[in-house]
Amino acid sequence: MSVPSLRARVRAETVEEIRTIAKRHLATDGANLSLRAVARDAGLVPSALYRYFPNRDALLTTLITDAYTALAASAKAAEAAVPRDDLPARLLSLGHGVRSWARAHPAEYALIYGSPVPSYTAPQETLVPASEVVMTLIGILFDGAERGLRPAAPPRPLPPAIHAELHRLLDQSPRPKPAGTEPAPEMVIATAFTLWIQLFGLVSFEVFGRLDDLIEERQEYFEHQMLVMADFAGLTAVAPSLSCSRVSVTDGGKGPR
Amino acid sequence: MSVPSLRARVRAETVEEIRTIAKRHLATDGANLSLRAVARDAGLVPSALYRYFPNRDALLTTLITDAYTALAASAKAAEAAVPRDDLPARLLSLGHGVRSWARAHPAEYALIYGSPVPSYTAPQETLVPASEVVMTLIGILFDGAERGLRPAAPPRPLPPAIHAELHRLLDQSPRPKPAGTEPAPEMVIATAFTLWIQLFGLVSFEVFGRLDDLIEERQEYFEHQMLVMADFAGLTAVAPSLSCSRVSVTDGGKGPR
DNA sequence: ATCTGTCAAGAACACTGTTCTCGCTGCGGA
DNA sequence: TCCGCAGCGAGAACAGTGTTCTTGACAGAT
Repeated sequence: MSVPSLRARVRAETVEEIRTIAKRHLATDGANLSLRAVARDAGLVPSALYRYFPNRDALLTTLITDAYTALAASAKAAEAAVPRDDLPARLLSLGHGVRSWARAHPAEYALIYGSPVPSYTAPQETLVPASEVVMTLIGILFDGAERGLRPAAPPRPLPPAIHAELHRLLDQSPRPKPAGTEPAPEMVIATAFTLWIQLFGLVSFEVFGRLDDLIEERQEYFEHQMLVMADFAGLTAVAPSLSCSRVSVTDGGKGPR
Repeated sequence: MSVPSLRARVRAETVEEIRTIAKRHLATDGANLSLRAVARDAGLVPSALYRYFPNRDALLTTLITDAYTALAASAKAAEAAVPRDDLPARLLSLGHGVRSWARAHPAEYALIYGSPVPSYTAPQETLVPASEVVMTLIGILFDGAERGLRPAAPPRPLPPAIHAELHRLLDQSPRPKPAGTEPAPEMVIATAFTLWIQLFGLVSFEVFGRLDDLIEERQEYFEHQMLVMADFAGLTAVAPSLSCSRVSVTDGGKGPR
């Protein structure tokens, strides 16, 4: 039982080969994955695939979990390759990790961040890799809060219901440290969510073609947008002299114009 | 020629009926639209559909353009139903228009803001309705700029390449007024893009199930998030006494802790 | 050596998008 | 008014799809 019985080993190899072939088909042919086509490439007859996957959705599901873990790995590796005290660089690198993987594997990205597949079956084991990017984001923001960084604008207080929900999230996952109470941890998580939405919203816009004929300098725009969000989250150190340099023009009437 | 020749009229009626049936199927069965199924519901044989649409993609394309115009109509109607000098309310209402339509028509929303369909044919006439929401956003921000509203945080300057691209966009579409030069119009557009990404990123997250088990009070969270973005864009009037109330803690060392 | 469970193959079913051919029928021009 | 043509629906057919069932063949364990 300790040695996995040659038959089990060749079976595992076959499963792995089927998955790589399926990924190749996904990369070339787009979202419509044909069981018969991967069976052909695997040198099998279509019905033989059913020895390894109960149906097409099951094969797709393994591809989805693979995609989640690969995307999370790319993102986390990029974030870890940067000095930990350079918070904007960590955010930027995390974003680059997400974006470069998405651009390199658009079909797999569409599988996990596009329209959900009909008759979807979201297995429980996708939850952890799916949340790793936002967890890393939260970690960056907590590190910032720990060293006293604050958002430039006074943060809008959370509605009670949202506050309670984020608090519940904070409780049930022991991962992020409760940190000092200076910026409420719920507020940090809320800011992380904003960055999370912006990051995947922008990457999805680019990969799904919503930026066509609008913005061609994708790389430069992405970096700028990430830095804008770093500013928003208070990760960038601003000179104190700048922080009050603007004029407030909402003093009860029209502007100076 | 002025009277459209009974045959042409019944033909137009048939086309319309096919489209409504297709939309119903889209609403119930999800993304996989079966030509044969809509033919059955239309009381037709499958091949007869080809008198009206050259292929399945063409039918999908008309549904896509319909979805774009319907979404834009919902968004613009909601935005227009609010006093024009209440800028945060206009943003919030625009967002509600987008969100409520997306929740009411998730399959059609996925068609236009989800993963692009394979063998996509993005016809030219979708460009205008597709850009109407962001145009409305730009309009709101220009109105704010006109009455002197400024973002709370000092805006990050645009990279030259992005500045040039946004300037080109500004030139080729005579829609938004050039406005005063106080906040550079390119900067207003960049902020509008940020709000645009956040809006559709959040709605996509909700419709595509990315918020499941994370945030249940969707409505309240959406409104909060829209107001956060209104703050970000400087649409909300803050009391001058608050604008400098925070302390800058990036004075070369650790925070006060 | 025999039994048992796994594997691949093949046929079959229901379904899909698409094309072709065939009559029918309403319309426009002579 | 009549004719001919164009548009229309029906039906059959083709290639392709996911899925199920049955039939042999072979490896592993008893």
